[in-house]
Amino acid sequence: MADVALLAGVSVSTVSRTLRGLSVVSPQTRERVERAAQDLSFAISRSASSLVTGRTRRIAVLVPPTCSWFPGTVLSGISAVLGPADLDLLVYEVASMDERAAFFDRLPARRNADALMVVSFDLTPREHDRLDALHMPVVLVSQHAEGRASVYIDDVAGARRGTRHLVGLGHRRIAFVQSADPSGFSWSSKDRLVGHRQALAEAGVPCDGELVVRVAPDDRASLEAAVDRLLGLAQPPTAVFAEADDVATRILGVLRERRVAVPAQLSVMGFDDQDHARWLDLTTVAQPAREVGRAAAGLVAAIVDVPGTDPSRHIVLPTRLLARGSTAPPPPGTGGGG
Amino acid sequence: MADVALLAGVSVSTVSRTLRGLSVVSPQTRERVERAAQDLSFAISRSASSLVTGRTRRIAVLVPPTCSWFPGTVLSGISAVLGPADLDLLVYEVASMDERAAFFDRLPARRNADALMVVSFDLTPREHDRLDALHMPVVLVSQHAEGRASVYIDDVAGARRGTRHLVGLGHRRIAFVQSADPSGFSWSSKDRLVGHRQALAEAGVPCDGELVVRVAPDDRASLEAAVDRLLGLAQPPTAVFAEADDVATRILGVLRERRVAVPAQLSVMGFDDQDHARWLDLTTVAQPAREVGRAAAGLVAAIVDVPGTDPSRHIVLPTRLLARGSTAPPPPGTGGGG
DNA sequence: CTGAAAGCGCTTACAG
DNA sequence: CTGAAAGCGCTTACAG
Repeated sequence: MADVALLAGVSVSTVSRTLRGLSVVSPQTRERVERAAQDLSFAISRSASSLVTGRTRRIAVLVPPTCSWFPGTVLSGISAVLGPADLDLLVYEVASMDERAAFFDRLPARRNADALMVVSFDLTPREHDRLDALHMPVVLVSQHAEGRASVYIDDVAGARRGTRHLVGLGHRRIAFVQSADPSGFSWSSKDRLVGHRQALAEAGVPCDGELVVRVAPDDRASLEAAVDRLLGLAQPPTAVFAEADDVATRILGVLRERRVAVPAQLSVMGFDDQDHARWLDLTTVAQPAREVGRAAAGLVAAIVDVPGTDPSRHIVLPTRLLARGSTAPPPPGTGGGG
Repeated sequence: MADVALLAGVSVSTVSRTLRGLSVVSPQTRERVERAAQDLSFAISRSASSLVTGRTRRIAVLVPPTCSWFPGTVLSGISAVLGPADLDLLVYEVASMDERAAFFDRLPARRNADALMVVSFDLTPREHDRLDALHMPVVLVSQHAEGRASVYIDDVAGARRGTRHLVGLGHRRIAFVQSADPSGFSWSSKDRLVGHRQALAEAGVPCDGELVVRVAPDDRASLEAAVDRLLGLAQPPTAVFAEADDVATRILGVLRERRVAVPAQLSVMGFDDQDHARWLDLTTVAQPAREVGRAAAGLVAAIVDVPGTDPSRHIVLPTRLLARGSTAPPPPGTGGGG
């Protein structure tokens, strides 16, 4: 900055004011300073400015591995909004309980970001306490808590809508497949079972415990066993609602091997609307993951830059049913009358 | 830090030395300082230390949208290595040519990171010049350039291996489906066609231009038209090699609709080994995306922290063929003799 | 509208 | 082994 000042023949104060766009600078001076900065391809040191302003213009994001659809998509949405707001994005990825504990123990984001976004996994009470100790604005994404800024979808309502679709097609025997994450993290998607049960109840369909199964992701054997168990029931399901599209797609894979026609013999639906759901013509409850990220980033930007923003605002984004080719009425004679 | 010094009854110099782990500090003093830091849950300001050391301990990563498999997975690998190396990860996502131009124009990473990683897309000569103007170590990921640190796979060899697999099964009419990215970005995956042609040549199979098609991702109609055109040829292909698994999966979707049995009537294979390839039992050429990210981050960490590291090292990671259920010998009577 | 000076919170020679 | 002091590159009152 001293170089720029020298070249432009002004003081560093003036360079600073010009580069921050303060209108107090005269047009001629501005012109000179801007040219000098350009010629030297000067880039400001945020470290130096942070030191005096106390703001880093950096947002920290705590996320599960971005190789998964939801975190990757949310991060993309966050990035799309933060960039134009001139806010940098600092990513802290945690894949295991140990890494998670290390993060909350050390809180590396502290003093190195102006706010923290926590994406996806449910926080423990102890983690909430640590967040309070951070003395930094926090925005929860895909989860929510009283008194904390939160951006999320209504998983219960979404799943209710999904099950209603199946019930509306005439299904009475509907399996629900949950996903058991070996990382030990808890996700809001667990609430989808609640919505499923509500829809069953409102339709007067009894909820059969045999029809609710839980599989480990990436464990092909466990999934095959679960599917075979369902198909082998005295009254097998005529539809399967999977907690997430990736589970649904894996079920589709197993059913193809078992030569079970979808949807002729069995309807399958998922939740999320991941890319492959569209490719495979899978009926699903779409959640706007990218929008969730964008809304959360917008909220963070407002909290950081707009005085008076409610720091504990909740934003709930809508889900929507995408009826595609993997669901149809149950085959005749399967006791649709339940 | 002054607070910690006060509480521990030492100077800030000593606090600084203790917290940085310099062995020069006496055990008793270290003990006292560490307790004080703990009690005040002190976190160092990297802005302040950067200012004097000139190092930020931050790595900037320029990536295409992380909602796609490859960038998301690479980023995850990078993150897994950077964290333990005590390096923060600054993400700059670019989705369009405009955003890309803006990044190279402003170079926001400048002075705010110790190195830059550029993931996935091929750089133009002008962009390379801008990178030189950055005066910062640069690591190329999934692409390579003379004189620049690069971590990538051999796309040509990988594709060669894929086509050899099909040829080995007896296929002579093999379609190749390329992906045309509307963003205008160029990716190393374009080289896969070269490998395909090499394998064809070495097997003495003529390369029929009709069998090479190009589809726009997310354009269902364009894909359907391409598949129908291939199926309608006088001598239709008995196998399809898609440039990437997502394309292969979409082809699988279209074929199911057209009631073409895979692999009985038509073999399909992809490239990448994305999650859904496994779920759908898709034969593919696997590339270790996560390892690519890890290796690149390891190289960056070494360049930044280990004096004498070759700043233009190239690391080539292996691909491997995963023969699964979507490929089989061609159906009898399809002119396998070619 | 512009400049001189202090100070943000660290690290690093330099003494001792 | 420890401390006092200078200085990193900015921003921000304070004068003028």
